[in-house]
Amino acid sequence: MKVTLKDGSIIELNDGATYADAARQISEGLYRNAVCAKANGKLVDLFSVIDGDCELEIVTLKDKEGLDVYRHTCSHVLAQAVKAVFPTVSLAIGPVIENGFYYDFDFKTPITMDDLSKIEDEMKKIIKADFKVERFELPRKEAVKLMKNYGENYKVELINDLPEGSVISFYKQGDFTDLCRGPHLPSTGKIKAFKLTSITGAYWRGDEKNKMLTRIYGTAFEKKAELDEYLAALEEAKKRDHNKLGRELGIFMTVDTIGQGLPILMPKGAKIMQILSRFVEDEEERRGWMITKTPYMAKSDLYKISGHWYHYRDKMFVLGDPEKDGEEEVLALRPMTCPFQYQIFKNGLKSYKDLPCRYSETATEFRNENSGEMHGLIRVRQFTLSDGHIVCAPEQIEDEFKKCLDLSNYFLECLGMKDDVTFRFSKRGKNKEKYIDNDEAWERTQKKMKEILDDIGLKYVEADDEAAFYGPKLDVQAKNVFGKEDTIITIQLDFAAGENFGMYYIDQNGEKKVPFIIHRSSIGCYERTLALLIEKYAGAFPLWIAPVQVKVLNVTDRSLEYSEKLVEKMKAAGIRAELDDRNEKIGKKIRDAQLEKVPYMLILGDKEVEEGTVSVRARKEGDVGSFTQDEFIARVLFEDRTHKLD
RNA sequence: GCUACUGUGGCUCAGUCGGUAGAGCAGCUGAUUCGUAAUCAGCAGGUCGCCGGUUCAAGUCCGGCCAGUAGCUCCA
Repeated sequence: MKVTLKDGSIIELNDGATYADAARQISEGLYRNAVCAKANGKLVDLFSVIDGDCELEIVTLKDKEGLDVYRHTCSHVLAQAVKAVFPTVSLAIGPVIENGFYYDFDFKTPITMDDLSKIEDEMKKIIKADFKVERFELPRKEAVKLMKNYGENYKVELINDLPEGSVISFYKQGDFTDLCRGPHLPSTGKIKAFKLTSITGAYWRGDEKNKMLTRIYGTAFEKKAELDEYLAALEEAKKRDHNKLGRELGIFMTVDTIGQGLPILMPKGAKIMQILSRFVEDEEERRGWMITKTPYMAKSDLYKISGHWYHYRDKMFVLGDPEKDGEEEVLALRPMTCPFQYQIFKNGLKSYKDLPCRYSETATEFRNENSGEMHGLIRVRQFTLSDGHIVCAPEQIEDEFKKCLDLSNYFLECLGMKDDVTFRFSKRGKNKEKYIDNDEAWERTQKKMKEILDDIGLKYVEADDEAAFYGPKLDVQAKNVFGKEDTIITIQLDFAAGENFGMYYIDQNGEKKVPFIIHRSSIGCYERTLALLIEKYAGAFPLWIAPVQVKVLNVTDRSLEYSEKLVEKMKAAGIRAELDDRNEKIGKKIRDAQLEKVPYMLILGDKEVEEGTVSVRARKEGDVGSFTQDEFIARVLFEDRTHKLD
């Protein structure tokens, strides 16, 4: 048969030849490094027999797919080892993930981190034994029977749920057999470097109504050195963790007696928040947004109109007895500002000439998250969102949506985060109970958003079951230092609010029309954005965001007065300057300012007093120089006002 | 909310087999006036997250709660 390679060349093979044979024929080196093969675009095992002419690519560990197969086999080795050490365990699933793999188990008794090393030892034995990996297929009935014999009830459930006509394949290595689509490495001995990293819980099939299983995470690399490098990088990432660094730098803190998800922003954190919110409010005003200040709470009546009372109540802080709703006043802290800002639109008759109405607020909001979901500044129960709503005519949706995106992109650029985000088009999912019931409106609005996104030429991924209950969203996603993704900014189309709230405007023909609503955040939730900034810059914020921009360090008391005057002068010019006048050696003062990650240090001694200059040390190594006072002030002000990034 | 782990001065950590706590840094006081990442000395500081139980005796063992971490579920 004829096998066409990627470069267009063709090789001839005899019937019964395997993909491994093909690899060997291409080159001995390729054969040695092969992990699996890709025939007509489909991944296959090296040891499979080629079943006819095909286009072939040999996959090695240099390919992402090859590494995935390698890790997937490692997850099977993990399962085999766990089965050997804990024979009563039941197996669930064991897929590959971004930086490794996991396997879910149902242990009869809980395991500990100590067990992990026992399992690792067993895995090493399996790798050393170099078991040959084999594949076989079974009809559904026999597949179920086989798994029942092994006592693998989760596997039985998986097989039963496979669609009609699916190929049901198994992989066997030594005495261990697992249901799997494959492909796999030809033998277990190919695995060179792996590590089990953590044990956590995870619901069977990701449903909280199901039993919680034990998930063991691990990772594997081609070489030990790569594994070590990866683990070292994880350690490095931990040092940037906002939850640790933010506390160390005096940006925020938490207190048991205040409660979970309720961080205190300390002077430095509050300062950054103020800098950002002033910047956002000013820029929004420039772009035609009207600032609002709406109440932090409202009667349940308001949330009933918006639908939040029915779709969101378990996440709301309710004041009063919901059982007596209707008899007594029941209030709830706002989880969002939408229904409040709508009232402003409804105040007074609106003409088409008034549209679009853009309302924005630096809005404190409250959402009662489940206890295990809180995390540092990323996920909290009280937060401040740059929350805005556009009330517009349907024909203005496209233009307004693009302006929202443009504004967010501008902010991301100023923060230096533009290249750190991805876009997600979040659509309705299958579980229709979670969403407003109106198929036609969903279809129409999702189509509209897709058209807009495609028209802009935005790169995005589509995600089902991620929409708001009232409409589709464009989510701006960012990853934290551990690779966990969160939404930082969102722009949402809402087809329901206009009608639900009885909003209307008078069009050109004098007729009442229902407006369309766009919900959006411009810079996101300040707490979360701040968390990501801390991690991005490891606490060394760009000058325009830095809570302290310049730290003045006097060498001795002889330069104290000169230092004090300079600090006053800088403050008057709008620079955030501080004086360290402690009776400490200059080296100590520099060290402390350096650890505080202040952008500029001014070292002022006899020489500077005499010359009327400043000796500048930047937190970045080697950036030292001497300037006149005015030169330095001008330089800082320029950097500050142009939002220059480091 | 679920699973697992963690909780000792402001911070980082030690504390053996249950016998009522230690270090460094930070703080305070004094000395030192010093030129680009830690001056020296002295002092003070802890109901061992909280509540309860077992025990002659609990930081240590058990239970409950609170808070933190990883992940799941949920989400800006």
